[in-house]
Amino acid sequence: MALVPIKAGLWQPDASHSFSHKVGKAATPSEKERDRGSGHRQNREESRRMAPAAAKTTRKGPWTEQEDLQLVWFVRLFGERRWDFLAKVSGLNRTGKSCRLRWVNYLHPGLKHGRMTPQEERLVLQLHAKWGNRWSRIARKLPGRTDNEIKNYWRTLMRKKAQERNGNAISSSSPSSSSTSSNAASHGIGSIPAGNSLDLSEVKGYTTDQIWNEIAASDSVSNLTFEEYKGGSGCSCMVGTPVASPIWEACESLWRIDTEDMTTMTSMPDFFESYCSKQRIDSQKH
DNA sequence: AAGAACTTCAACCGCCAACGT
DNA sequence: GACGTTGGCGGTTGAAGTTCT
Repeated sequence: MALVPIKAGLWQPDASHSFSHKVGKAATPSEKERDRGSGHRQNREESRRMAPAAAKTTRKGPWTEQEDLQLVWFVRLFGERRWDFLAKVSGLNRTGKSCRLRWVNYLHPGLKHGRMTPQEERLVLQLHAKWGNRWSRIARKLPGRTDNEIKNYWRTLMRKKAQERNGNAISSSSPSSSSTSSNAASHGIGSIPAGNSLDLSEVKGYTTDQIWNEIAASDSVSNLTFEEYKGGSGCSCMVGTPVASPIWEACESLWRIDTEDMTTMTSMPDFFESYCSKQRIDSQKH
């Protein structure tokens, strides 16, 4: 579900129909893809492996609603495996890797979308102190959270801490050295060694067991059905209350269809096209 | 109001282990 | 055992949103 930032770090469900991207952007997916996907970063690994003709048609960059729908559909059909195969048969001009990533980090029905709860934040701190940058391992202990999300959270946290330290140092020394380049500030601390430099004082007072108990209260999410999850019943801790979104409804309807029914449905392209047309019309009405 | 600075996070890259042939 | 394929993982990037000046 797309979430709208209502203030820094706070998100609410998107009232528009944008699904896969940050909201309110003027650029269409194709424009963004042009700007980003096909530009600077070449997929060297792929280029190395793939025939030039095949490499040309591989899409990169942000996913469109239709691609998301297609992916959900085909994952429902074939399961969460054989990503390369799935990428091929789905007709998505994406790599299997890209499909998997999109599914795991965004489309999976068990995912929470929203800020980390204080309990989750504390658990991340504890587990990172224990395991270091083993993000996937940490993520397994936080139902509904992805390694990517935790990694991003951690980097943000580290950046804040670094800035606080710099701020303190600067305020006691030279105010003129306060400006850092955006990229340096944003990306320069990505490789902080595991367990180093983190002040764990804020975790003090909580044992792992206590944290686990707190988490357990909101832990049932991983056992929820898509219906329950989307309805928000298992995710009371979310900052943004889940609200029905057209595309989630479409995905959900896909989720409900029996495999047998799916195999009898013949015209997926028509389905996607009609869905997208409807969304275009609806969005024009608003 | 406008532009600069900063923040967030989706998506990509490169590496590597597991697995099949 | 060598090789190719697949998918998982951690690190990195940069577009777009937000806040500040």
